[in-house]
Amino acid sequence: MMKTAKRGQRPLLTVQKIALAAIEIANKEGLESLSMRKIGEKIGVEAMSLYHHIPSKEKLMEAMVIEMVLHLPQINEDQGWKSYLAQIAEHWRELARKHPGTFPLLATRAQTPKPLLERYSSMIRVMLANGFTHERGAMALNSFFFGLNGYLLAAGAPPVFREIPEPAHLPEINSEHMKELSKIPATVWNFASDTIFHRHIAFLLAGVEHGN
Amino acid sequence: MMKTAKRGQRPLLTVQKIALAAIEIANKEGLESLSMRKIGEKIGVEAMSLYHHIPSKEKLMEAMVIEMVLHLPQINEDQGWKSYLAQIAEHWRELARKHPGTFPLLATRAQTPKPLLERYSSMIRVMLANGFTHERGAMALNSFFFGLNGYLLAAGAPPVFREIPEPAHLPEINSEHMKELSKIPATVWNFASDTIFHRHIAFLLAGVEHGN
DNA sequence: TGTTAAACCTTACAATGTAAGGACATCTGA
DNA sequence: TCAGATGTCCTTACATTGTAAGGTTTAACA
Repeated sequence: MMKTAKRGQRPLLTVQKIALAAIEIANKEGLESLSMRKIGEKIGVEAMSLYHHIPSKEKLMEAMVIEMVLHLPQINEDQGWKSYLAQIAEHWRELARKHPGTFPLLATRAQTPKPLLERYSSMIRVMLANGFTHERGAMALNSFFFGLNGYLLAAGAPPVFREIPEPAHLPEINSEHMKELSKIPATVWNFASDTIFHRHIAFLLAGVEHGN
Repeated sequence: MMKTAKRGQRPLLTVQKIALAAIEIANKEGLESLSMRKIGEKIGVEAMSLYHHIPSKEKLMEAMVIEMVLHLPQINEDQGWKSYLAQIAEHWRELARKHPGTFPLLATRAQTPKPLLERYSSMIRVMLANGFTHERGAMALNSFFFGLNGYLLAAGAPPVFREIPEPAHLPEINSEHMKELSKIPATVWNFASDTIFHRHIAFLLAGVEHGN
């Protein structure tokens, strides 16, 4: 009548192992083609066996998010907030690139996964050390991450948006109005480019600096 | 040898009608439970009939995005860029709230749907009229929308994931590190609140103003 | 030793996107 | 007027999905 350790055959599966396999599949083939059977196959187990370690695919996705976030590099807090946040942005971007299939799970969930809370507290500490109030520092960080995620979600979107479904009533694009648009340098539209990313970060940092 | 109008029985279906039904379902029941059969049922037609007007569910989703974006209110361009962008943010937020299921489709696709291009050109015009260069204006707008989308995607996340992060429970995670976190006012975590949204917009606008 | 429970498997089902082909109404051209 | 062409919707079918229900094997504890 006690919560003993293990019985039965030695476990092949752990939540972590499942999550890692799932992450690998999602990143390689896309989140939408991630299936329990594929995960099982990758581990060498039947799909239903996974359900002894996770309650549902939904919950597994939360585990994937946590797993993914677990190895973010630590950042030295003894520096100005600007370079600190810039480093965070780089790491966050690398995370998104390393996990194209899984990152959206992280960026579109309102709940911050637990391992991130520690990081968040580190960020707060840096903001405080640099003269921000709690209130303003927290808001600024929120803003910063929203901006980061908004960019990374768009930049990582699957490149398949072609021209087929035009509703008949869609007005012809007004050539007059489009003149302005056409002057924008092509590079501005290349979301994946380094320059665009860093310009974006620069705007976000300016917001953190001057916003309130 | 001409592209005649209609033959066969008079069409009950149009791409628009399908898209509108799909949007309604996605907003009411969630995007993940949107199915071709449900759409058909809502219109009074078999699922396969939809495929005479739309090549795939993927493409239908693009049509949904376009339909959704078609009725964004126009904004008076003769005003300062700040109030102009603030209005845009309000409208964008209303769009996200009106279409909780469909908005993510819009915000996570890299390509701007055509009807939005006109709006974008209007924004550029306002930026130019307010002394921004093309280059900086375009970058600032990008940044602004990324920030907007990042927020709205998180704020609109399905409520299943929002139930857990209660600030009251945060400190018990890691007592030492969490001390800073626990001082953050509870309101900061309520993404859906008006204040948080407007503070976020304020940061974004500050970025637009001072960024480069 | 026998009991029990953990770990994995088998089978099954309803729901999904959509391929293939069919029925039928209307228009076109004779 | 009427035959064929064509557009619109339907029927059937299939592979794939998440997971419910229950079965089998194994090892630890009594």
